[in-house]
Amino acid sequence: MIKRSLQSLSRRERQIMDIIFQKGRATAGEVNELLPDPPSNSSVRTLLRVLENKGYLKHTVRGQTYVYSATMSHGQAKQSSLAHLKKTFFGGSNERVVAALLDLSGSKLTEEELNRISDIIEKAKKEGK
Amino acid sequence: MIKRSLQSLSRRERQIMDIIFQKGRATAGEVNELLPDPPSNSSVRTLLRVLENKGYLKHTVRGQTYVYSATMSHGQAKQSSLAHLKKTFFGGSNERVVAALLDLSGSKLTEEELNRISDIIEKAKKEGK
DNA sequence: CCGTAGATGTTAAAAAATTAACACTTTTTT
DNA sequence: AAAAAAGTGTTAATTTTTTAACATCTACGG
Repeated sequence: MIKRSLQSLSRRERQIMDIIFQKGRATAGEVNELLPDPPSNSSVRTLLRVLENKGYLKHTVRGQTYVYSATMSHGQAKQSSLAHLKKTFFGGSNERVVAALLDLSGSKLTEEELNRISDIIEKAKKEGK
Repeated sequence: MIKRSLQSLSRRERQIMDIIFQKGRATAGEVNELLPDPPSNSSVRTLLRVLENKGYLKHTVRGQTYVYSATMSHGQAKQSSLAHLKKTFFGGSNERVVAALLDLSGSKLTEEELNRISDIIEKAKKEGK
């Protein structure tokens, strides 16, 4: 079956994909626990099967249970979601995303974490040369 | 009517809200042009009205035309979307988001832009003390 | 002052998504 | 070995979403 963009998923499908991306892999029961306004376990299984048919998920078997994971690589999913967010809310500006990140975390950001971020930037500067 | 989270929107509703956030405000015609697989203008207007009833949008009148904008502040929308992305794809790590940002832009990032980002970080460090 | 263009609101049909009942299979427990 | 528990697949009803036809209103040009 055909896989279009993550943007074309229905509400429940998207919520489920979010959970899968967050956890890496999950069973129907686990997905069910994390879904907002969770439906029945049966409903979740149906949705997982639909997503698998559409090509978004695959599963392996563990004991008697299906363990689902995304077919799209985590890296690819991250990139495309971040790109979409940047475009939608930040006018495509990297700086504004960084500013919002810091703002979001407030003072909870440790010195150490800030240093690690600086390091990433410095490294990029060097590589750019 | 009751407004729940942005996460609870249907596919079309979400696509429309994305456009509104991106542009700040938009008419039915403008939304229609930017929608993937655009439906009729009539359909878009129906959806805009639904979103307004649900409390996500409001409108002003310009001439004869309705201009829609979000009720949620842009700042709030940005923050909650970024928070969601960070949690879903980056395990809540700020560094990983920054790393992905740089990776996403590749070498297209100018030295100047990197400097501005550094400045933001430096400023945060000072404030943290 | 009439008709056209360009809006809006109302309404309902059609399509898609969501839910879960039910039947079946396998494993575990008693 | 029977029953219970814990899975799965199939199927269909219900609900929500999506679409757009149609009626109405207003501004504008001729």
